[in-house]
Amino acid sequence: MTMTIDEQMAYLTKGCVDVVRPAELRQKLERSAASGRPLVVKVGFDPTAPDLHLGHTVVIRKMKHFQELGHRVVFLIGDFTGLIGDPTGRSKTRPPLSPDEIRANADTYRAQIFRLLDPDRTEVAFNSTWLSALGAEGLIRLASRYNVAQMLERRDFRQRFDAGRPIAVHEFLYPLVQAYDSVHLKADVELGGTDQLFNLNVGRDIMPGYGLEAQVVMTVPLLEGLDGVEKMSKSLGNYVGVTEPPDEMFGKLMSISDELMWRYYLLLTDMSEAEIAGLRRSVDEGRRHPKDVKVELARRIVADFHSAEDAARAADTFEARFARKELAVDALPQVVLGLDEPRALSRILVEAGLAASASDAMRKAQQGGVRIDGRRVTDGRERIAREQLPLTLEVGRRAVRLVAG
RNA sequence: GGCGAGGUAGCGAAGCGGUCAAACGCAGCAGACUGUAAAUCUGUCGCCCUAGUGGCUUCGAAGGUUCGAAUCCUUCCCUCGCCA
Repeated sequence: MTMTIDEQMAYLTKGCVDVVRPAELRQKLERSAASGRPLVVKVGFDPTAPDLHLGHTVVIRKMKHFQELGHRVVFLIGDFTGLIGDPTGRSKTRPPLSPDEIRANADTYRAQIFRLLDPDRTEVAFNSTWLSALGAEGLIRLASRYNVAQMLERRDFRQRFDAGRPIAVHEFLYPLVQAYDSVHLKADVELGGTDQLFNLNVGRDIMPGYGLEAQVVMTVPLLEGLDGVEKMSKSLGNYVGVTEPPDEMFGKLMSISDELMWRYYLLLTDMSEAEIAGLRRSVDEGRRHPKDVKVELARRIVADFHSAEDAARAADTFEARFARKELAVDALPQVVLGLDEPRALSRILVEAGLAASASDAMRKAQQGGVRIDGRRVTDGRERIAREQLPLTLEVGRRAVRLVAG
């Protein structure tokens, strides 16, 4: 990929919230272009939750952009802190992990990130490799490089300090340890979420003391979930997982609002801001239908995590299913019941995973949400006998199962 | 360590002896509308069934008072403010 430095700058900073500092980034890019030496781009990941969704891919995509321009990325797993957990025990999200768990999580990460990243330009590293070797002495030396006033620049430290609430000493150590990772890796650039700005800047601050050029810090925003309001998260159920099947991804993406679509274009595709602006104008001026533009978005994203063919197929299925209201019987998720005696529909709905409980099933039927072979059934007590199988069972707009004997 | 406030359904928040399976808001689910949009409107929103003025289990935990407790009493656990 050949781009001018200006184009590279625009591409790399697209969607970013902070870039500290653009001039330094430009300088690094120019020097790299001249010398042929790729930049080292570092991003830290939590060793715990390796179930990635589109929200995580914002920063991973940014890593990909650097790779496309020939640079090397370090996918850094913060296993050192993971081995310790949160010693105060206040945070349930930081349980100590065993080396085996960490290894398993790392494998899960690999399986997911290489859907986007180029394995040949990616180094998966573990910070315990060098941090464990640091020792008490090294740690104290490291700690001497920063002072309390600097630490209190971090907002949540400042607030807690002012309010007289406790700040454990090790909490000061974590940003430093993370900064030391940058020293060890000789990072040129570190990427992270906006919440990481302070920690990333600590790395910037201490690097010159080690005779290194300060890293450039770039942050990306938190991605809104499908509801367009809350941040995307698994627990809120407003997410799209990177390993979800094409049809499901496609369907979920089609349900977002038109407004949110532009945000997703910006953060979840490789399109430039100029291209996106052009697309938006064509919708605003009525030259293109927003639905078609949303289909294009969904196809792009599905293609990233699966393939272009999968994406095309998902789009076709979607059109058939919802625009033309057809059911592609052979492609439906299937449920097999051992159905000897006739059984109440409400129970079958639960067994097929289409209702949370029999009460829920009764309710859904009563409200007209249940269809058997396209026929609306409002009484959940209706019995289904073996002779009626196989049949299609639909609940609501999205959920369908092919029920077999 | 001292003083005070509080723990109610996924979340927020009413209720303070019976009419409470528990107001209301949000989220969720279903329906209408549509572009499977979004917004809006309607309904629903503990569990079980033979579906009924049906049964069962819920209001931090365990006991107790009472014909009857989310509501009163006792003990315990936890959270949050203020002071030292």
